Amino acid sequence: MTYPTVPAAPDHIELEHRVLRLWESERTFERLRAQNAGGAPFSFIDGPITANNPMGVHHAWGRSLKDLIQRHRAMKGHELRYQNGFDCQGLWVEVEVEKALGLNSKREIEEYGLDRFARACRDRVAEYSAVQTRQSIRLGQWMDWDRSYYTMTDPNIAYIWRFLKECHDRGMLYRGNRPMVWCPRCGTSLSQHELIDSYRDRTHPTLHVRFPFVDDPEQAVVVWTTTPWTLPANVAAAVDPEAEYAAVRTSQGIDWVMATRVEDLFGESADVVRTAPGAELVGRAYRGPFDALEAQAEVEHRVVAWDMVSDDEGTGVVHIAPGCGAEDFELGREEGLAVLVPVDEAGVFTADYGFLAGQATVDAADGIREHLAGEGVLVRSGTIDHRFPVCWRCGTDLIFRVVEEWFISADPVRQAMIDAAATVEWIPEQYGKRMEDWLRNMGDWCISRKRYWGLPLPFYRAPDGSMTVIGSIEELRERAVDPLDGLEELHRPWIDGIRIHTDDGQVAERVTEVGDCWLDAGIVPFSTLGWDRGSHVEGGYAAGAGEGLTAADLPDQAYWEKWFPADWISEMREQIRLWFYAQLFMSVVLVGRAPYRAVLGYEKLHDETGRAMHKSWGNAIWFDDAVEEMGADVMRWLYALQTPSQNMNFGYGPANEVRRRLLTLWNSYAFFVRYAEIDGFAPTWSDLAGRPPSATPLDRWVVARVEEAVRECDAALDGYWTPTYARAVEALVEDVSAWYIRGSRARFWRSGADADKDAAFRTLWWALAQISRLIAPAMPFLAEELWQGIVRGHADGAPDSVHLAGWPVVAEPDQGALQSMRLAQTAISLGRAARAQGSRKLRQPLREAVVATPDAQARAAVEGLADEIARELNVKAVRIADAVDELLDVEVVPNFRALGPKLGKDIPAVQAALKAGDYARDGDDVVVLGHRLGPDEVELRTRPREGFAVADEGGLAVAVDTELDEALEDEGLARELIHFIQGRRKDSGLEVADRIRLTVAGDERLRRVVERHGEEIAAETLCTALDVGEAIDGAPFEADGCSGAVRLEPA
RNA sequence: GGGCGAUUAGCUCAGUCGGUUAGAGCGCCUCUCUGAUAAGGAGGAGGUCCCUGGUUCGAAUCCAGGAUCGCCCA
Repeated sequence: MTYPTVPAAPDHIELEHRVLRLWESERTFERLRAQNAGGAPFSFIDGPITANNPMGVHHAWGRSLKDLIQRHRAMKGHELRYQNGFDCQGLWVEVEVEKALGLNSKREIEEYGLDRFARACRDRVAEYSAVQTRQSIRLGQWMDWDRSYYTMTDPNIAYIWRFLKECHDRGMLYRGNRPMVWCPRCGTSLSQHELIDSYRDRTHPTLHVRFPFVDDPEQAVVVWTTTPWTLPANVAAAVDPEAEYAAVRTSQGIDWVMATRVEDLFGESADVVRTAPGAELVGRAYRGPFDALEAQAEVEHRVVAWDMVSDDEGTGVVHIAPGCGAEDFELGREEGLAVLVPVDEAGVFTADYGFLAGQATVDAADGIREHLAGEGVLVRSGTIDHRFPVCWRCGTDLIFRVVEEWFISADPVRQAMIDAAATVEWIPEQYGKRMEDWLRNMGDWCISRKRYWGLPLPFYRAPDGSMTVIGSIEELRERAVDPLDGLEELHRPWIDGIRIHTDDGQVAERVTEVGDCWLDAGIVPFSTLGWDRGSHVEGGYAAGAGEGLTAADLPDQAYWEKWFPADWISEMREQIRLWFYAQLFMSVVLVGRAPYRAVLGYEKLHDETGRAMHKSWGNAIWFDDAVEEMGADVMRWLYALQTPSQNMNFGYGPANEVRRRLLTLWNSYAFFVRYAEIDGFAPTWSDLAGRPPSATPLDRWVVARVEEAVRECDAALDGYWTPTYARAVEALVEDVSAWYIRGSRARFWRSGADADKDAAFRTLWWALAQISRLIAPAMPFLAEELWQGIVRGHADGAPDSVHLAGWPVVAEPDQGALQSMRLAQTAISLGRAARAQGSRKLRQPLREAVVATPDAQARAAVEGLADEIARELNVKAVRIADAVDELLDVEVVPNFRALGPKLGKDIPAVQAALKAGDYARDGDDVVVLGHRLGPDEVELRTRPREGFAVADEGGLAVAVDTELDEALEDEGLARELIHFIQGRRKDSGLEVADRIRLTVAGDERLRRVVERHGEEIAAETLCTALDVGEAIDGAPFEADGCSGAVRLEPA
């Protein structure tokens, strides 16, 4: 079988599409699963991706890591589940559907019809889950795409019901009146989760307002607010009782503010008429700015004490509206203040707010300012630029509103969750601390949303106020008062029509709220694995809204026991407070332990300059563009190289760098294929199970080097740390290319066949095949291309795909070979430096290089690789010498690592004595200041003497003899001529193996060189007839002061 | 205010258990090699390892305090 034609550089895009077709047609993934069935389970649980939009390159990061680890484990023979998940419910889906339908409020949704709206949401999930599936396949991710789970299905919902009932039974579920962060556009509260990254730069109106005292209206406290719309709900003004306040005379009267704020507010020349501690102001009644409103009718305003008043900004007197702010609400509870909630769900003032009724909070500022000015209490108005939270989905400024929501108490499970989290391996480690910090501080979980497309909370309230929580579909069926015929799925509006009867015979209706979508995702380790189910139902997951979308089974308890907890999960860091948290919460409640053993988190994806990606900034990169431009392998290699705990700078620039680095591997592959084809080399499959035959020290070295790298890679991936793996691969590829191939080229060129050539081929093939397996988890396409190119069909018995070939199993690497080569590499690089110092081009052969080291072991090691060193340095001979030589001075340096524990405080003195030469050598030992130091305890360093072309590093020094004689010069000229002819061959389009005829003309010296070195010239240039002629019309040749001409013809 | 990180070459980043001469890639300069060639190699310029103090024979690394940046909480 012939080898493929390998282009100069890979076309990643074309290659990847070709490999995708190959996998598809050969059902490679299905075969892998069959091959691993029954293997030790490796349980990965996929965090559901919101099936709402096409996936982005930040999703591709996580998916690449998931795929990388799963492929590695699969290569090691583990059985995996490969279940992908889609997050299907919640505000994010609703908002996109609203946009698509042109709806812009809850009222419009209700007018549109909840049934049609639910269908539209379901359709959007169907559409984008399909898009994301297609994209993920393109990325090379192997999952069981037909059996993805969908969080909107009835089974998922029913499992959450079960969880909620459990919480209710334990008394953890309650309905609370709480100030919530509220989005007036979406008409819903936001949980703490949803405030992540929600602060934006905003400009808002500010007002300074007087609150005149009832008993002395000339005097007033002055407050400052950045939310004018909350002033109509004002009930109190807070001061710090400990702080000093000052009364300042102004044109409007006498204004009380905190003393430290006077200068900022009234200038240096402020007329302070009096000062007093805040405590003196506490209790004074004042006239509110909106007393005339119906809503304010019953309110008595007064100054209250509060220790949270700051003097950073404002006036040191704080406007308090308990219905409009979290801290205000808390203070209001302590002080027994009235709670006024001035706006409705849509952020519009209610009827009892007079002229403001019907206005939205954002539009009310002007009217409020005018009203205050008219009342004579406006001190000044302005604007402020500050960070302000906005709705993370629609960008609307958020407000605080006191609303009723459903909560699960955190305290009953807090400690159990902390304990469970401590059993988990968090990667990077500090994410565990973050989780613990979050758990210690978490508030109760607000689980309700006043929306439509989401988990229907199974809470049924009877006329007497008692509550029944439904825990399963069966229970709903048993208790239903209304016929279930119309209940096509567990969603609004259909579920809203079903009333139930309670244990005591009342008829109860469902509350209208839906659930937090993190309930949907958090239940997954139970709902998808069949926890506490008696039987396995094929395709059972496809119920409700998921019908037609998935073929996932509904497994049973035995299955759950096999796969729970997950061995590993991975998502971006913010999921600590979201999915990692929700899962942990639900798992601790249901089974009392953590649902995962190891968690890999990763940071954020930015553009290549380090800025966050934003559609509106024009720096966002679309996955579909990126994958078809840089290629999936390049993208995946970027992700693999990235340190997860650092933000990633992603873009085409870094991608090009990586693509260029990957060329080294490609070139190595191309090199092998070129010569394997010429020689008809047939590899031996069984070589991969052990070691190939070796003929040279270099062969033994590269084998050891591959074995070493396989172990490094394996350990890194076992620990889920991909950058160590990726760097180890790059270093290996570099070594194979720069040292093994470059050093072995001549063995491949040579015509004929012998044991040495066979060893070279088999060794290089072995190395490349192992590398193909090593990169397979990260770059599945490139790995497959290599495998198809040089393994499959060439080695009898080889698997059809690299992904069916398993992870390399290698012997303990030969440390001696590795160590020797490291020394030789140092010697070679020193020799080159020495040549450069002596101004001798590498093409000019030189007589001798001297490698000197006082270390006997090192001398032996270098001796074994003397041929390699001679070849690399283009010298006739390598002489190994000890350092007691005219080349070098020797210095003895302590080996601190070894001597530190032994000598302790004596080290500086010993160091100084050694440096001063104040020591004696006794065999391999060094005696200094009464200490006898063995060879492992000191290092002998060398320094070149003046006047030699010498370079040194560590304990090695290399000198080259730069003297030339006629023979060496002629040989150099022959090399020049060969180089020139090779260039002509290439220019005239000859194939590597084509034979030629040569005629060379030139001066006397050139003719002499051709005669003396004709054989070598002919061999190197594949010349069948070399003639020396006179004055021919060939290509002019000039080198080293000689001139001539060369004519070249195909033979 | 509390918590978690980060700070290393012009840029992007590695740096294991504390070991005395801190590395890579990219970029720049000089040179070089070449039938793997849109590559490769050698050399150079470029570093107060954020600062201060401490522990230690020895600190980029450990400890304390501070600065700046990022994230999380209040």
